[in-house]
Amino acid sequence: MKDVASAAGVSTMTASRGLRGADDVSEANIQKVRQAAKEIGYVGNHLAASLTKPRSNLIGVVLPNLTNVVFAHVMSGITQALEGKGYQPVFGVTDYDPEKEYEVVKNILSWRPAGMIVTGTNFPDHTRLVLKQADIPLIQIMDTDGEVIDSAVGFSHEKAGYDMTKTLIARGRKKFGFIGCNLERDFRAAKRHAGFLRALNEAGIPLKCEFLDNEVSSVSIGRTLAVQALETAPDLDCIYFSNDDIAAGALCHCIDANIAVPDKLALVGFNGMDIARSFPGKIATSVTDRTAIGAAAASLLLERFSSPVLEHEDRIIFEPEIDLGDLEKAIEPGS
Amino acid sequence: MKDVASAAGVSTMTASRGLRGADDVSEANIQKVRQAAKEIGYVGNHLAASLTKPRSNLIGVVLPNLTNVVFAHVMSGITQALEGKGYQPVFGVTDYDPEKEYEVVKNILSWRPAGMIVTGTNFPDHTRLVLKQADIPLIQIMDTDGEVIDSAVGFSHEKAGYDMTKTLIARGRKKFGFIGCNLERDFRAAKRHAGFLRALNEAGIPLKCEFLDNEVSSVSIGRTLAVQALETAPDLDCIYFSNDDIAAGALCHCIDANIAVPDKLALVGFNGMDIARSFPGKIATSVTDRTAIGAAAASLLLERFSSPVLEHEDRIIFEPEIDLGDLEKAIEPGS
DNA sequence: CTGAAAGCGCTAACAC
DNA sequence: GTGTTAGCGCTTTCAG
Repeated sequence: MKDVASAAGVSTMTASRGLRGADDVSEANIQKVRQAAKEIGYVGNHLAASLTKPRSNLIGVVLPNLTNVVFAHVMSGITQALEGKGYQPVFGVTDYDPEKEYEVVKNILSWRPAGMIVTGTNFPDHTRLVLKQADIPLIQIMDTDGEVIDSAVGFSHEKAGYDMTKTLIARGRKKFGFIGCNLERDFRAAKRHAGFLRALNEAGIPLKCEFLDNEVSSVSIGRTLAVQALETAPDLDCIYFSNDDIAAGALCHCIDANIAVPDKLALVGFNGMDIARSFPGKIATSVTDRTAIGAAAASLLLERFSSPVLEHEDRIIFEPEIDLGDLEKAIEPGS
Repeated sequence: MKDVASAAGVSTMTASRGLRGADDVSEANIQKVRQAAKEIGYVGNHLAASLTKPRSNLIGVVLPNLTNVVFAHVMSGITQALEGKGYQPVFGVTDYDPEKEYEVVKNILSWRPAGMIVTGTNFPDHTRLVLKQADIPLIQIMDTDGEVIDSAVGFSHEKAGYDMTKTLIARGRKKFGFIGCNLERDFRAAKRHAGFLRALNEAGIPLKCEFLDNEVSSVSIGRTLAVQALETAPDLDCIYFSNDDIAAGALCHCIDANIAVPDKLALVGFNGMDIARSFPGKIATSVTDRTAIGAAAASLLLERFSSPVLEHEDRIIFEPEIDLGDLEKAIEPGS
């Protein structure tokens, strides 16, 4: 910066002001300084610039995973909303591990981000504490079921599971199975599972069988578990999966095994992803708009930056939309 | 930090050393300092810490897009390799726009990252310049066709397109169409296209038709373009798509329109994504390991940090693997 | 409108 | 081992 200043024949202060386009510099100097900067290929130093301020213009983003497209979409929504606003996302992945999460949060916080976007509402106390103490706008995304620290953008997974199951019951499905992955660590999948069970319970319908795996979900695991489930309970007329990926795996099996989907067996996933919808109508699902959730979270942060509010406790809800696909017009099993 | 120091009854220097676990502090003080830090909930300041060093421990990542799963996978590979190494990725999205790319690169560079991972080899001069001047380890990923600034991890898209097309020709396909999205901005897709044309040309096979769209690829666009192509040239026996997504869209149409895939019409995508493979065998594709590419790029950076090399000019190649699917055993068209 | 001085929070270098 | 001093590169005062 000194170099820029001397190249432009002004003081470093004028150089600084000129580059930032402060409103108390002469137009002539702005031009001179910017010209000089361009010529010597000057690249600023956000580190030093941010050190003089209470917060940097980084935005922390903490996601459990990135192989799952859902979070890639969230991230995409975030970057879209941040586009051209001068904020840069710094981000960390937790792999659904609370300890990693804590480390990542602390690490990001030490960059003095202007705001944070974190996934979910289930945090260990120590994580919650550092998050609170950071005293910056904090958006929890994807889940609105638990305790909200500052603001949350997402929906209730319990309700999503419940609503879908009620709908399935109303369609005449009676013999339910559940197949899920990673429920121990993926709190949101577990909440959908809980909602599913509550709906069955209320309707007095017993759960026929349940197959769980602690791996992160994938198409192939879905297929494997579906094979097991159908061996155990060949008469199932509906399987609720913890997401679309594993439902798609099950569908592959059904296609090969010549099982009529959804007439004989309904497959129900979650998220409304391309992979489910690429078999048009075969998989029923709850369509979530995670790009919108990411974008809304980022926009909310930007809003907070420009006008800090004291009272809010927002929970912005993006209710998932139930898409039954062919199940809409499927015959009732047993009729 | 002063607070930690006074809480622990030592100087700030000892506190600093203790927290970092420098090797010239007494064990007693390390404990005291860390204890104090925990009690007052001290969170360090990477901004200030990095200011005293030539580089921060941020790693810049520049990707064109995140809605395309391919780059989500790359990102995932990067974070996996960086896991626990104390580096945090900062990242930017370019939307395939060279100007945005330039801005993002400059912006990230001003955080004084320890290293950079950027996508591709096609950069405007001014971008290339700032990248070079940053004088940090720089890994270009996904593409090894163009000019490599420091190191590249990926493969030749031109060759990938060429190889696949040669294989298709060897399988007896004769009436080729091409369907592509975003070729103007997606240089890698354009290179595959070029390889495709070169193979046809060498074999003396004319291109029957070509449908391009300037949107970013999606399943639905693939379907639309496929409908158009098949109206124009109903006798096509092979369509090469710029990626799997649009090939999947075409497959949806073929299923509805009862077109035998791949016997009558081969659909050929690129990347080997779940969406293509969820129709087992239907879509031929070149399987790329983008997670491995991301991980290799990040590992290469880590290596460079620990042992700076002068001579390298590496191009680490992850050759895509051709997966013909059912085309492997399909009848030759016209036989 | 411009410049000089002070300091953001931390650490490298040098004393003690 | 530990503390003191100086300074990373920038910006926020405050004087001119």
